[in-house]
Amino acid sequence: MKDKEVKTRMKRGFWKPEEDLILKNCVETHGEGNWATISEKSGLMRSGKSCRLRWKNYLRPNIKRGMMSEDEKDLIIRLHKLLGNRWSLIAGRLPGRTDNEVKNFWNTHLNNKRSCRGKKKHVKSKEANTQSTQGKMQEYPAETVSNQEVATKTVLDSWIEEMQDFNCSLLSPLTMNNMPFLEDEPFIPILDDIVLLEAFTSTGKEAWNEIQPFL
DNA sequence: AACGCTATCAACCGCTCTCGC
DNA sequence: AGCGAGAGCGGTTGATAGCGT
Repeated sequence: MKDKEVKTRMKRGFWKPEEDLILKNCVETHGEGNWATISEKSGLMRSGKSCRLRWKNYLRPNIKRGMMSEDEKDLIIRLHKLLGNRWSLIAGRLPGRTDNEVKNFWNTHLNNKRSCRGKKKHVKSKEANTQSTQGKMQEYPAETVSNQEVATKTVLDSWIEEMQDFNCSLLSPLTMNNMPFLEDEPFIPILDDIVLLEAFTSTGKEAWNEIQPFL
């Protein structure tokens, strides 16, 4: 009950520049992470969650804003194929970009199901809207996921082979700890290897062509 | 000029995870 | 082991700018 009262007293909606300034000062004083304290001490009447979000997506130093470059776009597509909708992980690979930004970018520019709605201009029926919403809700039918796994295995195997040519040893994430791929974290630590491989070899592009028919 | 519709993105919500007790 | 609080994440919503008719 009290929680609800507190919640309703909290301020919501868009942040004003002066609020941003206060929040920035508070984070500098109390440190990033103590959102409950920051919420309380700032006097902003914003929830800790709201403060955290504003800081993370807008006020944090080194935030890059504006259009995504072709490289960033390409990387988002590749990482999304590997990781799915794990926006924070994808954003972690894009310096200065936030998970929210990557997510929004994907939903507006790269998610075909959604952008199809945009191309159908002046479709007045409500079905157009509900259809696109339903499509968005179910991004990965079970069938697609298994195809994706197969495709990813093919791609990764070729990367691993190539890595071995450089006298490097790299375990397949697909068999690590008998964990299924895309199911748990063991894959994540070797992501750097894959990104490096893409940077140094042409396999990334070739692999991308290979993976396309499965998706 | 007015209206309707779409695209965009900041912010919120609800759930899960983690950690301390 | 169980519980509660706080943090983090992904999905969704809502405001609004911009464009077409």
